[in-house]
Amino acid sequence: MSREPRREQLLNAADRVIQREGPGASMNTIAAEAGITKPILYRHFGDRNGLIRALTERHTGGLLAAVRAALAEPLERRDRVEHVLDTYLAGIEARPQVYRLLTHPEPGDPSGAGNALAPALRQIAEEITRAVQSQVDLGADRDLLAEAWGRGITGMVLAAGDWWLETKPCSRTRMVQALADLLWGRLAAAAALPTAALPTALVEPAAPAAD
Amino acid sequence: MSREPRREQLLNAADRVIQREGPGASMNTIAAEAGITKPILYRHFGDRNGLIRALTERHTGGLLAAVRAALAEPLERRDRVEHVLDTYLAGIEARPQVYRLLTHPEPGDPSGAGNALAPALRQIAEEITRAVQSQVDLGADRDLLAEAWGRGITGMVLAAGDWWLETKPCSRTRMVQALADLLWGRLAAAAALPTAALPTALVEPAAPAAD
DNA sequence: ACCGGGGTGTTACCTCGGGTAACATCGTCG
DNA sequence: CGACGATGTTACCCGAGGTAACACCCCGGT
Repeated sequence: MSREPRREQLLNAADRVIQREGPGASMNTIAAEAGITKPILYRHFGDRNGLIRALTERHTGGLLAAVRAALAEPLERRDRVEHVLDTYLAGIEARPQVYRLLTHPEPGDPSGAGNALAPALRQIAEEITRAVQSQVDLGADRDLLAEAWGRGITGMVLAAGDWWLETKPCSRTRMVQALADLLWGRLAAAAALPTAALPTALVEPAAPAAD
Repeated sequence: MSREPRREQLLNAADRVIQREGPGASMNTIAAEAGITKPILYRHFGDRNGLIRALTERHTGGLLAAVRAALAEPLERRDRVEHVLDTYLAGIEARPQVYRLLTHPEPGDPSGAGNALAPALRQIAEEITRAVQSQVDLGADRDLLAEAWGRGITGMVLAAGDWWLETKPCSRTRMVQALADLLWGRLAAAAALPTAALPTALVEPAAPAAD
């Protein structure tokens, strides 16, 4: 048998471990789960990042395809936005641990190129960029705007999704609404509250809890 | 002399090293830069996270205070949004390496609590949450919406700012405009492009480059 | 003058995780 | 049968976080 099947098995094992222990699971643990020892893992994947990447690509396939499909859905714009959001949230809800893997920037990147977005998410950002470029009339700045927005939107959904996953303060549908509203410019549409300026009380308290 | 001054010196050294080598600089290196050895660092900061945290809080002070002040500025809402964005971007532009430190989630967090937002950013998210809560009328869901938006906006600016810092595709002012536009709901306001549905060409290509 | 405590600093060590070298084994193909 | 390519192993290296034990130095109290 060529290496492919065994590789799959190893990925399955790694998958289980990471489901169970989260990212940061050691190579030893993964090897043990697969019933083998480290060097084999390294033979197949080169280094830890290789393993992670392979694992990531596997799951990314699903999520990325889903998001892509959602982006292509022939819906009204607002509906499409909601659809994409829901797709993403559903995806990360299904496998939280794996999701963390997808979203964590390469942990062993010492070069300081601390990309806020992991590769998987960068792909999603590209999709969004293209979608925005092709669907929204942004005038002269379209390229710049589309890319900035692609990144921004991805980061927004990442952060918000992360928070939602951890605290589950509401149903998924509700969360989708909240995010869609934000993207949809409800910030601008909302009526101003009575208070004209910000209560200075907000500026006073330095650092109360949080840590 | 009490420990405070030495502590400051150590932080300065750590600061220099991280400016130079990025986060991920080893404790040994930092100690060497300070002209001392590891155990002293540990005496002062407990563990690596302690050092990082102290360093973070130091710089966060500035950025956080600046953002807070910007949020409190008695400007028109749109202007305030731009002002806050500009403040943040200016802050990260000034010290990229340190900024990476601020934004990187705790590196040694194996618990899988993979917070997409580092503590420093979480504080900013809280500020934004409060600002939104107190300045925008969101109806019944205000608490939920405000918090979701606080996180989301922070993540958005983080990701977009990160991208901007790396590629510098435009001036800061322009970037501020782009982000403000996004937050401001230009997505909704923009006219639809002629093409009703998404060109299927976008759905076809599976995974061309990116890696 | 002496001593003790709290600061400074040191060398040397432990542990654990990523990564590798060298060696043994089994099955298949020519 | 031999060789190759896969499987697998044990045993090791290295670097990084973290700690223990020891040494110095100054200063204030008795």
